[in-house]
Amino acid sequence: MSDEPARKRLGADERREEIIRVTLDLAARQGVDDVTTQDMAQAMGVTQGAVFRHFPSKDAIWLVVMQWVRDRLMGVLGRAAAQGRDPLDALQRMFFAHIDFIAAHPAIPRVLMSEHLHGRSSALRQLVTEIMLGYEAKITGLLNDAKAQGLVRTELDAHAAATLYIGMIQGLVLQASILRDQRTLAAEAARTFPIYLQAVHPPSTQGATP
Amino acid sequence: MSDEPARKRLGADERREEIIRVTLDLAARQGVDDVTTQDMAQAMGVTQGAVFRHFPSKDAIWLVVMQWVRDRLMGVLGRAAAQGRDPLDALQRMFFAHIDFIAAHPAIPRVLMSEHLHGRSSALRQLVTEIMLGYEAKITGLLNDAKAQGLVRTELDAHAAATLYIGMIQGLVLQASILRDQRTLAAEAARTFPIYLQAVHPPSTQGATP
DNA sequence: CCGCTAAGGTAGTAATCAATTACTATCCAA
DNA sequence: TTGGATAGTAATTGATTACTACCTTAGCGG
Repeated sequence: MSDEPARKRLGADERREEIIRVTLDLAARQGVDDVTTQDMAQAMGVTQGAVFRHFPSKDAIWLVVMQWVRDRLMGVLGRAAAQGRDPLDALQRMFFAHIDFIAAHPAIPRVLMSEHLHGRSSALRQLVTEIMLGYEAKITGLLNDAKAQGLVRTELDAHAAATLYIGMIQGLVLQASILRDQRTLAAEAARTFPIYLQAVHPPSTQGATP
Repeated sequence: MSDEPARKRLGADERREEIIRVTLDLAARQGVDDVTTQDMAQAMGVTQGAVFRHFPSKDAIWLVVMQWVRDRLMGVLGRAAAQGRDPLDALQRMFFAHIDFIAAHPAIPRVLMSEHLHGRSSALRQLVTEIMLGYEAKITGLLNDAKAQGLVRTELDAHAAATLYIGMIQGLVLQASILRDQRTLAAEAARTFPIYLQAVHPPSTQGATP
């Protein structure tokens, strides 16, 4: 339950990796803005000043943390999508892979919602904007592919459907975060995604799987 | 453009009202966690210590701010729903009323995402939880009413559809907040809501309005 | 076994913030 | 007119924060 003390003298690369790890870990538990460099150091069993040997500033830490998250998330989503039999199946696999990834890394939604992002225009903000626009483009592309294969309604507004898709994820996460005692992210996601499918399904294919 | 100085000597009730006003105003611009009691005082043209004559703590300020928001929001939503011709129409009116309300009060999503809420279990957290559960119950009720009138699919999971409804709002807000330069909340909402309608519409009524 | 380099420790600094205290100005009612 | 109540001021406090200058030591190559 407490911190693990007395690990010392790591190589610079390993120490940087561990700083990323404990930063995400602490952010998941106590919130992004409440993670101090002192907390990070204590979680690693070193003193606070040691943190600044490996990063020039706290902002720099959050930047590489977010890059780490982006790389992992993109990998997970890419692998999930690749397993899809068709564009719509890929969409579904990406959805649940995303939900699982967030459930495994509870810090991610808190970073997305932190004031670091929404406040001033920082490099962190720029990074998240890119991630989000790229994600949306990918979803829109999948939906258009599905449209070409007759898997979704032809008159579907793919951009709006992609917005709803991403909004669904973010909304589920936010609700699970606030109602964390009354709701489970994975369970709500499993019940909600079929509703989304109904929104895009063509008139003929009404029920997907009974 | 700057602050308005030199207003002084208000009655306690009026001063409390103004503290709520400037707090929401500042939160919309600089973020919830960056609003200091000094900022509030400066925006009102008084000294920082004066704030604490009217509230015992900063947390107490945020609590009454959130109560103020709840009362206004519930009023707006109630009035919007009352104008609906049927449950589904009421749902749509509530949706756009909610979007308009948030657009008029940009501080609200920032409060929902602030660490004040997600961090420790505070009275603020409790309040927001109640608001959210009550809201969801209202949506679920409307959907069930609509189901009884044959306006939505009979086999619809009303709870999941309500979750998607709220998630859609929160997701749209979050996206507009992050991509605030590339997206407009109202415009995205107008494009997205029809997709949601498709998800709940019965098989017969495919297109709502051409 | 020696010596250099890099990781970490020690001990700060300056800034910021919520909250408090002792005091003053202003208003209203008797 | 005066006296009590109240709104606001000025100054300060204690805690916390990111960040830094200087020193110590671990540990590897030769």
